[in-house]
Amino acid sequence: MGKLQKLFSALSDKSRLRIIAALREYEDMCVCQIVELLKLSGASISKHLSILTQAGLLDSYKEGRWVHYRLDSSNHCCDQVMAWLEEQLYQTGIVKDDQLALKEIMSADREDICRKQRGDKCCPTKEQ
Amino acid sequence: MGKLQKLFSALSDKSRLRIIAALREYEDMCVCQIVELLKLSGASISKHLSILTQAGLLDSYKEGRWVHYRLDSSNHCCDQVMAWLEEQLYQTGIVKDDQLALKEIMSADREDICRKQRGDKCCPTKEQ
DNA sequence: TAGATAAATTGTTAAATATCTAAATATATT
DNA sequence: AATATATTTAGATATTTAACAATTTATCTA
Repeated sequence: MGKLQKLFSALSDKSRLRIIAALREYEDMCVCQIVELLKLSGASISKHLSILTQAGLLDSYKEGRWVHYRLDSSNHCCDQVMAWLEEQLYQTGIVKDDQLALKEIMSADREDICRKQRGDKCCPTKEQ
Repeated sequence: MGKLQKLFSALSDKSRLRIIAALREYEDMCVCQIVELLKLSGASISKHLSILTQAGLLDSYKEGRWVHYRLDSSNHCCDQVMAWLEEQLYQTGIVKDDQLALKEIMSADREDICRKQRGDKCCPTKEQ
C-alpha cells in the first residue's frame, strides 16, 4: 500500500506534474534547466526530483557536475497511469505555457542558464 | 491542472484507498459501515468521503437517515487509472484483511453496527 | 592543490492535511 | 411536537508538506 500512496502523492503536486510533462517532451533535462522552467529554488527542485525518483517515476545519471533526469522507462508498474496522465497533461494550460518556455531553455547554452541563476554575482567568463 | 491534483491527492491517502477497495468489493455501503471498517470517527470518514466525491470518484444517495456511497461509474475520466488501481489494491495486505472484516460487517444488521458505534450508551432496543 | 560550481542535504517557517470532540442538520419514530 | 439517530460541519490540535537560505558534497578547472 505504501507504494501506491507514494506514487499518487508524488503525482499530486503541480510542480511535479510540470516536471513530468517537460520530461515527456524533452526526455533528458539537467537540474538547472528544470529550475529555469519552474522558477523555484534549486533546493525545492531537488526535493521534488527526489520525491519523483523515490516513487519510481524518474531516474538520473551524472555528467560531470551536472545531473540529468529522465522518466524511468524501465519501471513498467504504472505505464497505464502514465499513458493516461500524458493525455490529460496536454490539455492543461500551464503545460502549454511550459512548452513555449522549454523551447527557449533547451536551445540555450546550459552554462548561460546556470550563470543566469547565480545572478551575475561572479565570474562573467563569457560576457566580456 | 487542479483536477488532476485533486484526483491524485484524493488517491494518496491510505484510508481513502481502503474505502475505494471496499466499494469495489461491495458496490454500495452506508457511512456507518465504512466507519466500522476503518475504525475512525464518523467525522473523519465523512471528510474522506467528501474528498473522494469532489475528486469525482464517488457518488452518494440518501435512504432515510442513512447515506450510501458508491464508486461513480458515470465518471469515465479515470477508468484506466481505476482499473489499474484495482489490480494493485488486490495485492496489498491491508486490503486483504479488510475483505475479511467486510464479510462480517456487510452481513451484520446495520442497526446493530450503529448501536455498537454509539457505545451502548443508550437505548438497547434489540438486546433485551 | 585551491577555487569555482552544480546539486543535494539540513534547518526553519508557513501552509495544508488528518484527526478528534462539539455543535448543527436532516430524517425517523413515538 | 418531542425525542432519537445518522451524517455533516465547525473548531482545535498535531502532523505533514513545500518553500527558502545556508551548508555540505562531488566534480571540474586553473
